[in-house]
Order: sequence, then structure tokens, then C-alpha cells
Amino acid sequence: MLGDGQGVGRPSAWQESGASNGSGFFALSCATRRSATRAYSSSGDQGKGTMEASYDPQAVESRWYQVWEDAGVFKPEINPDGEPFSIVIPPPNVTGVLHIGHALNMSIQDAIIRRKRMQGYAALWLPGSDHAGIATQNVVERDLAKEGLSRHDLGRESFVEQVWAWKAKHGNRIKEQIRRLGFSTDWSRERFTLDDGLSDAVGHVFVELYNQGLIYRGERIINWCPRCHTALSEIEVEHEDEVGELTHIRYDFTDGNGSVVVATTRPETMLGDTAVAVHPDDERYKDAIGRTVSLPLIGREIPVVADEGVDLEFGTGAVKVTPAHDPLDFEISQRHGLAAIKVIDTEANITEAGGEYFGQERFEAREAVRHELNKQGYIVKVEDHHHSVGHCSRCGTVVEPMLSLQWFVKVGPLVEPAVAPIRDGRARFVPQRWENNYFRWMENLHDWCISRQLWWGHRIPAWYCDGCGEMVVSLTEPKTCESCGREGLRQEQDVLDTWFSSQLWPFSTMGWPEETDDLARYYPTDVLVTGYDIIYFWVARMLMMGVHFTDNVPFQDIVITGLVRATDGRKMSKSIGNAIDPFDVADEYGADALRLALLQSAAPGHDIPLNVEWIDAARRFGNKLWNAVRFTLNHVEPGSVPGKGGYPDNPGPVDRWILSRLDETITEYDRLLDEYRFSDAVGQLYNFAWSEVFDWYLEMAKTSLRDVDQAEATRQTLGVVIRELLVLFHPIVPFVTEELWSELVGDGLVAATSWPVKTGIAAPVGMEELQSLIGSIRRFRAEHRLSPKRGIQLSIDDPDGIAAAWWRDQLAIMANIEAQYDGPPGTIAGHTRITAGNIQAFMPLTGLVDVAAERPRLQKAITETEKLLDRSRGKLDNPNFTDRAPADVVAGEERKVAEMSAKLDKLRTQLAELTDV
RNA sequence: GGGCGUUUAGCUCAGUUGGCUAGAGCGCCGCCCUUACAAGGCGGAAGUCGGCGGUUCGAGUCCGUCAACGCCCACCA
Repeated sequence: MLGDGQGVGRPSAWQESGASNGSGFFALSCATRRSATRAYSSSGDQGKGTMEASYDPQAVESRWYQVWEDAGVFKPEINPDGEPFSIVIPPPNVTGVLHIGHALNMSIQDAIIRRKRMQGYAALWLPGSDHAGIATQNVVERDLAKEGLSRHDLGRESFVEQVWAWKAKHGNRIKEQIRRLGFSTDWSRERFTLDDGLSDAVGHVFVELYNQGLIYRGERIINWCPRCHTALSEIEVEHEDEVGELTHIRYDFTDGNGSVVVATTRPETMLGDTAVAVHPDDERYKDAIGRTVSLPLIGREIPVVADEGVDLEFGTGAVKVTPAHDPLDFEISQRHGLAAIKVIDTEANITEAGGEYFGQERFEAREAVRHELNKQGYIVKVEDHHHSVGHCSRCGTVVEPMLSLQWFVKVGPLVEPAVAPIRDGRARFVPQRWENNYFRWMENLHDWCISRQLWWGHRIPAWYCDGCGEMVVSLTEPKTCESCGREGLRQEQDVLDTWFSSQLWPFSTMGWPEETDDLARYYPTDVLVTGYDIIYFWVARMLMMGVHFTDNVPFQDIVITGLVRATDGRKMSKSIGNAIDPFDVADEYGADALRLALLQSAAPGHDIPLNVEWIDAARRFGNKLWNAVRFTLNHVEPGSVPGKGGYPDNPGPVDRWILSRLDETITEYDRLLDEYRFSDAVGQLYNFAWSEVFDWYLEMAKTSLRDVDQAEATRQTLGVVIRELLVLFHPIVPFVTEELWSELVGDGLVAATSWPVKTGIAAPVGMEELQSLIGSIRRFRAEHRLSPKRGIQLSIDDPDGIAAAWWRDQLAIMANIEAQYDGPPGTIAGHTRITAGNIQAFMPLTGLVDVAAERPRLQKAITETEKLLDRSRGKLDNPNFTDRAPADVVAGEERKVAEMSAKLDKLRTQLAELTDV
């Protein structure tokens, strides 16, 4: 009664969807594929049947990348008529080796871009790397140091050449790694932040911002790294909590009448004190304001000033003011016209201004100063003090705040235009909660110090005239001084913060400021995928610059990934020694396994604890898929799978069931991927593949493949379902799916095929009942230690005729059951009854099991059913529930009650029947 | 000092408009080498969803509060 053609309408979309990639491409890909296959087959034996029983990722994964590239799959031009869709890679540091975080981040981007490509978009994933000023310079300097050289021995020009040479030698490492993991970036558009084009963009931006008054040069307190010998921006300083000492020092009034006690964690800076500050409202120091104190050790006479910046609660309420080495002190000095005396130099040694401490290292000087203060009786007390100390994020050295002449971006006017698009929805963070962090950070933004005293980077396009002292900021080197006409201007020595060029990445890589085709077509980009650790460094600044220079938000969806953590919950890090190297993993388990494991855990914005068990499970999935295709190829001729235009004729109920489930899975998978819920999406597909296709459909197909009437439809369905699984999985595990595609489909590349379209096939009635019945019998067997080899006879009462129509043989093969389909047996006594929906199965117990032992089992089932029934009834008896709950929920409960009551009746009857034996 | 996150089976984690008889992988127990896969199959045990209080017909899911752990930010002299 089923199986008569129900639901076999042929949706036209299915038939038409094949052409979306253009025919020219397929000719090319077929040719390249043949050579890949030949190389593969030569290592195996003969044609069909060369697939080994277990999957070896290494052999397969080394093969495909080149094929994809040669076929031009990764270029958006492969879909010439497609809507543009673009992602720019967060450029890894050129010094770097990709770590597990990159692997996660790029696995997500690849899953997005591969799917979009298969959906027919002109999908561009633009790769590249970042020159990483300090990091790279440090690496090369370290190499030089091994030869006993410093960069100064080489001189600027020669040193920079060395760095380029280093880049040429090591810069390809990242590229190889990206290829190793199968990431589908368009290498023809690869960019580097120091490329001519990008440097040009940097110059334009600098000059324009300068002309707009948004870049200025000035003396401010900056963070200085005495080891890297450069200024740092605020966010390049990492604060760590440390226990220090708060030293209370007595400063005597010069009039000899009393004293004021200041508290400091850095006694050595007192050498540069030019005032003591107290809060104007502080009663304790009312009389001190306006008087002067004598600076101990130095003897300088300094004033006591009143300033609202002083915290009454902290320390003694009186603060020593060292304008040259503390941001707050600098502000106070500005307000009161105090001098700034530098007492610490760029090497972190005491300057000449430090008198007898001249030349001492800052921490030595701290001890020396305190010792001397103590000796002279100025130290009132010393107490432990918890505070956080800034360290250079590159080398870990304690940074030195110091007054320095540097270049800054005035960020104030850039903030609001970069905040507005998030607020009004032109761009969004996923998950949304990051928006608040972003807003808060933007509100408290300070001017950004962009000059670095390095040689590796974009040199600041400013020139100085030694004649008249004028400065020119210009895109090109001026021949003469505009003011005095003098020739031979001196270019600024400093380079720009690396992030100054990175912030232009989404448009500088597309050719901006030139109006290129790529810029017009692929900018603004669609998605940015990045870790939350660089929202401030990078995302915020790209928003500022993107809006300011292109009038466009540089990306629409900002997908924030979590950090990959070790199983101990700590951040994976080489220095802790708990890091998993993605390439070790790829070698041992396969790149696919790594990608699958990462994406299975990639819930938006959540950190990912990764351990090898997950990766191992992912590896086994590859093997499972591999073997599913082997099975398929035992029944389906390679290359005979209906193409997108093909469709199984007269699919049987089993086929219709799996095709309908495939439809539902595609819908759900697409929805979840569109919401960037990778973990859910992959989990959903994974479960469909394993527990429905592999565990049920493949087993059931074995039955229908033997049935001459159904075999052809099942062969086709099998081929179609497995093929679509390969397509759906391809963005996640590209290598194994490509390999299996070549085995099964043998035409074109899965990487370039189109995304599945739904069949519109309706599920047959009876699958749930079948599964439930088989489950019950398997459980029965397990509980009673009945060998699977022991056949079981059943009498089936099937009022709707479902079972007889398509189950008969399924029961036989799935559960070793021989069934009669003509209703209950003559005598029910001594049988156990299994209920599945409207269907009942009667199993004779005599001779199989101890009948009496069935009673407790039944009793347990009754109790459980009663419990559920009571729960549902309780809800339905509550008028509040029936009145207020949505109709479908109420109906669901009613259905449950009906089902449970029926089941309960049957169980009770059964128990009674057992008693009769 | 502010802000955010996490707390669900032995372990690692899912669970997004509140309807759950709470899931997965690994581990554990039992049976099975069934010709795609033993890197497998079948079955099973295992959770008062951190504590307390609240909203609701109904809370793992929303609100409040407490606790533990983690992260970010802060001119903590």
C-alpha cells in the first residue's frame, strides 16, 4: 500500500541544479583529476576494489590541494556569474608558525567559504601575512646576535635587507601549512602588509590623517620597552598582578616645619620628582598646599600642589609627582606647569639627572635609593602591595612609562563613526555580547601611539629640514624644504606600528586607494572570523579606518571564535608546554580529523578545550565514511550515481525514508551554518550520517538490494545519499570527501560541485515503528542472553498493513526474525507482546526464556509508563496548562496520554497473560 | 575597582525564541569477528542540569542572590 509511488514527484530544482558551475570548468577538472587518479591507482592494484579497508589520510591529503589549485577552484572566477562573497584572512605573523588557534579560525573560514562557493557565490578568501614589526625584527636580531652582531653593526639598509631575506626563506612556511590543512585561499591574490600596494595604502592613510589633523607628533608619556628599544601602544602592554612594596617616604618642608609622607612602588623615580600633589579637599594637607618640600637625596625644592587627580583613599593621600615617568604625574605637571625631569633612559638606566645613581639599572637603583633613604631616615614604612605591572607583550620585559616625542593617532573623532554601524546593525558581532565590550572599549579610547623605533616596517613619511626645522609630511620624498628651499631633507627614522597597516587590510588588500575591480566587487567583505583576543588590536581599528576611508563598514558579520584550550582549561601555549601542534595532529590523524574535531567544538564565542580523544574520534569518522563508500561501490558502479539531474525512480519506503531525512538534515544544517553555529551544524550532520545513514539505512539497503523490484531504486538512492553526504561534509573535511568523490562519482570535483537541493520526498509511514520494534527485540535478546544467531519467531498484528508491505525482510535481516503477518497467534498465553505504534508483535517465550523472569521486567516497564502517564495527565488536568500552553504542546501531551494508556493496557494485559502460563 | 564568561553523566563538552521522558564523544559493563568498517555493530549502567530564592501552566533554558573557577579592562602613586 505504500511503495506505490507516493511522494515521488520530481522537483525541478533537483534536475536543474547541476549547471551552476559552468561547463568550461568541468572539462579542466576532469583532465586534472585523471592524472591524480592515475598516480593513486598505480600504488594500488586494479580499478574497482583498490580501496583499502581502512582509510589512510596521509596518502590522500597530500594529493588534492594541487588538483584544486590547478583547476582554479579557489578563485572566485570559478563562479563567474555568482554573487560576490568575500573573506579576508586575519593575516598571521610572517615570523610565525601556525598554531592550533589559527587552525580553528581558518577551519571556520574554510567551512564558510567552501560552502558559499558550492552555493554558487563568487567566493573569495584572500590570504596573506603580516610583517609583524617587533616580532620579526626580534627574530632576525636574535640570529645576528648568535654571530655576535647587532642591527647597528649592519646599518639600517642592510639590516632591512636581511629581514627580507629571512622572510623569503621562512615566509613560505605559513603558506605550506595553510595548504597542508586544505584551506581554500586564492593564492593569486596573496598579500603581505609590506607589499608595494599595501605600503601605498599606508602612506595615503598616514598623509591624509595627518592633513586632517588626526595624526600628530608630540611629547607624551608612552610605554617604552627597554629591551625592544621602542615605544609601544597601550594594548601592547600586558598587565600582570604582582606583589610589590609600597614605600612611604618622608619629604620635609623646607621651612623646617613638619613633613609630608608620600607612598610609592617605585622609589627610584623620586629622583625625578618635581612636586608633591594632594587632593584639594583633603583636610589633612590643607596647610601643605603652596608650601615647598625638600626632595631627599637630591635636595631639590619642590612645591606641594593641589590636584583633583589625586585619590584621597590611596596610600597617604599625598603623591610624589614624577612627570617624566608616570601618566598621571604628567597630567598633573601639565596642569601646574611643572618641569619634567627624565631620570630613566631608553636602556632603563638612571640618567645624569639622577646624580650619584647615574648609570645604574632601574631595579638596582630602586634598591640603592631605598637603602640610602632608609639610612638617612626618610623611610617611614614599607608594606606589601598588590598591583599590576606592565610588560612588553613581545618580550615580557617590564615596560617603562616615559615622556617621549612620538607620533599619535587622535582617535576621538574616529570613535563614533566606528561605533554607529554596530549600534545600528550595519555590522554585527557574533555572538552579540561582544558588542558591549567593544562599545566600552571604544568609549575609553586614548590616543594611539603609532611610531616605533624599529627598522622593519613602514617608515613614517615625514621629513625634517635641518635648516629651518620645518617638517613635511608627504607621500613622496620632497626634494627641497618648502619653507627655506634647502635640499637633502632628513626622513623620520621611526616606522609605524604594525597594526597601522593591518587596520587597512580589508581594503588595502583589494587594491585601495586605486579603484580596482576587486575593490568594487569584493569590498566590503562579508564575514570576518577572528579571536576575541584581537578585537581591540585589529577589529576596532579596521572599523575606524574602513568607515573613515571607504565610507563602508569593512565587514558585515564579525564572528568571534573562542580560544583553543588544553584539557586543563589553560590557554594552549608553547611556553606552558601544553600546546597541541596542528601539524603533528595532521600527520598523525589527518588534517580532516583536526578540522572536524575543531568544528565539532566550535560553539560561537566559546573557548574550545581540545584533547586528542576528540581528534581520534574525528579520525574514525573519516574511516567510517570511507567504508560507507566502499560498501556503496560494492553495489553501485563508479560514476553511475545519478547526477544532479538524476533521481531514483520509484524509491521504496526505505529509500524514501532516508531521502526525506536527508532533506530535513540539509534544511537544519543550512540554518545552523547560516547562524555560524558550527558545533551544532556539524553535530547534526555527523549524527545523521552515522546513526541514520550508516547504522540504519546501509543495513536496510542490504535487504532491499536483494529485492529485484527495489534493487535499482535503492542503488540509486544509496549513491545519491552518499554523494550528498560527501557534498555536505566537504566544507568540513575536504580531503576525504574529495577522494571519495573521485571514487564514487568520478566526474569533476566535489570542491566545485553545487550544494545539495532538497528532494521534496515525504517520509513513509512506519519507520518509527520498525525502529522501535527492532530496538525492543535487540534489547530483549541482550537482556536474556539470546544469541543473535538464535532466530526468533513473531506474530505481527498490523492493522494498517505497513509491516507486511515493507518490513518483512527488514526484520529478518536486521534482527534475525521470522515473522508471520497475519495477526496475533491463536493463543497469546506464553507470549510477550511488543508494541510499536499501532503495530503489535507477539513473541512466544516458551522454549526461549524463563517465562517467570519476564514478570519483573514487565513490572518495571509498567511502572515507568505509569510515571510518564501521570506526568502528562497531571499537566492536562491543570486548566492553567490547557488554557495557556500553545495548542501544539497541549496536543502533544494528549497524544502522549493516548500512547501511554494504550501501552499501559497492553503491558498489563501481557503481565496477566504471563501469569496464565 | 569595573565588566564578561563558565559551573549539565567518571572525563571533555552540546543543549539560542522556556515544552526534556536532558544528549554526544571518550571511558565503563554485557553480547557479537553479521562478507563497508573490530578504527566496527548491538544492548546497557550512569545526571536532584553548582547552592538558594523568584517569575511561569511549565525552568537546564528567564530574573535575583550566593559560591567556585577562568578571562578581559582600569593613570592600583
